[in-house]
Amino acid sequence: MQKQLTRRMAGEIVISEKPGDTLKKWRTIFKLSQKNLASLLNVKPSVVCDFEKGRRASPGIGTVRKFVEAMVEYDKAQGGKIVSSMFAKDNNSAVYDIREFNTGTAISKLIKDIDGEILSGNEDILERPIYGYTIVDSLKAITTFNVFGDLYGWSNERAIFFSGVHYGRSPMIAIRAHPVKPRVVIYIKPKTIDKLATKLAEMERIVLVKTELDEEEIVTILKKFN
Amino acid sequence: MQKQLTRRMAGEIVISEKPGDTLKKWRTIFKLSQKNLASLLNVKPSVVCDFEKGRRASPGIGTVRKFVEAMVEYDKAQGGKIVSSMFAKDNNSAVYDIREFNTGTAISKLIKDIDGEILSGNEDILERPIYGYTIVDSLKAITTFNVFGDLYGWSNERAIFFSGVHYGRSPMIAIRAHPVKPRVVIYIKPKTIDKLATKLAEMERIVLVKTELDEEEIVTILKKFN
DNA sequence: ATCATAATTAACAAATTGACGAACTCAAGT
DNA sequence: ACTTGAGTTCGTCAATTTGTTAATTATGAT
Repeated sequence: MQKQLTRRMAGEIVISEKPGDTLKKWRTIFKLSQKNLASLLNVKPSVVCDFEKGRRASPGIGTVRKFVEAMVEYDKAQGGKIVSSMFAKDNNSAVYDIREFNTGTAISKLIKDIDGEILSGNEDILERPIYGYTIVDSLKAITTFNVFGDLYGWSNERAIFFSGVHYGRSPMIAIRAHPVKPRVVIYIKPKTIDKLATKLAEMERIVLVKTELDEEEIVTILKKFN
Repeated sequence: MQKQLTRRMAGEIVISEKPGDTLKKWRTIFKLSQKNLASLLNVKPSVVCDFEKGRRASPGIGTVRKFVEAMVEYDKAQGGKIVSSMFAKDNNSAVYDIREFNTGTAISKLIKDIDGEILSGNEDILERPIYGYTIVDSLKAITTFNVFGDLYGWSNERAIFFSGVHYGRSPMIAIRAHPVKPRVVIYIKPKTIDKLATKLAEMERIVLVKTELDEEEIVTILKKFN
């Protein structure tokens, strides 16, 4: 996650019209004075200024790297507020259960076992294996501080169960927005199914399923999976 | 889009353990020989090799920029196949407008200028600077393939405008689910405001604003921002 | 007005880069 | 066995960068 950010910062700086300005932008985002930054880098403040002012037109990538890594490192030492504000990950209690299988299980088998009804999803992916599942309360999931990062265990070749589903719209939108996608989404006792939900599922090539079993029953059944 | 890719390439090269290897990786992705690339850059092939082999510990960002831009430029001349393949393309874009500022602008100033009403967000972040904005059609945003990635290819110290908002629920859920967050979310002429939207905004410490101006007016106003 | 802190600028020595060209290796063809 | 294309290695050298110190100019805060 830090690496991702450093890459992004570095890329921005390198490609920028005025690398110096971009450097400065990041320094201010990290709430550092030139002096502070300079001392992190073990150089004099004038050096920092020179770069920001474009006095050195083409700094080496080593320099850029030191700069961005120093900033991210510094933030980390301060509790990582800035970095996480850019990404955000947290813990939660919206997750009812989460488990990994030891071997792959075909999607079709899972659906059959939990007595699920397929709402969307074409045949050809039903035999794909999944390697785990997560059961989340859909409302809590979005109101609890940042579950989404924790939805995925080891593999994202998994099923995600949503309980407390009303229209089924919000969960699919969340899935849509999140960069990592599950293979299967299962609504537990949904009230109704919004059309947008199935449409989004199709677009993402996700198998959308509903089941009338409750969480406990599902867990019992899935316990047998290996 | 090209810029986005060049940034990514540059960032990868700069942060890489072995920048030379990364450089080579990209050259091969673009299906170029050292000789070809060298001639695009108006240098001799040995120069390319020296960089790939890491003879220079810390090449300048000017060099990196020349390299990546040459490759992207070359691909463009060939029809842009490689570049487009890197993006899971969308075309009837949901993005109405997108821009970066050269200097930071205080959130409060932006809100005032677009005659916005704050729905959620505490005082202390209003003076934070943002560095750009994006205006998206909220429905298209979720139905169009892969917009979300395009909203955040740069600094997320920005404002995101949503048009076509009904309850204001979906956009905030999408924001919530996405790992990268903007500083400000602005609803353009929303019909109503769902309570969940404000609640989520608070949790994410995002300033939620509504405005009755339309997209065109907003763009005109923001044109003046630098 | 004054003091402190932040940022900018200039002048300079040592180290490194960016480029060339020539020689060299390593496959693949023919 | 010879040729061709692609890639590697390296000595060379002007141009730049990296860093230092020191002086100068904002920018605030009391």
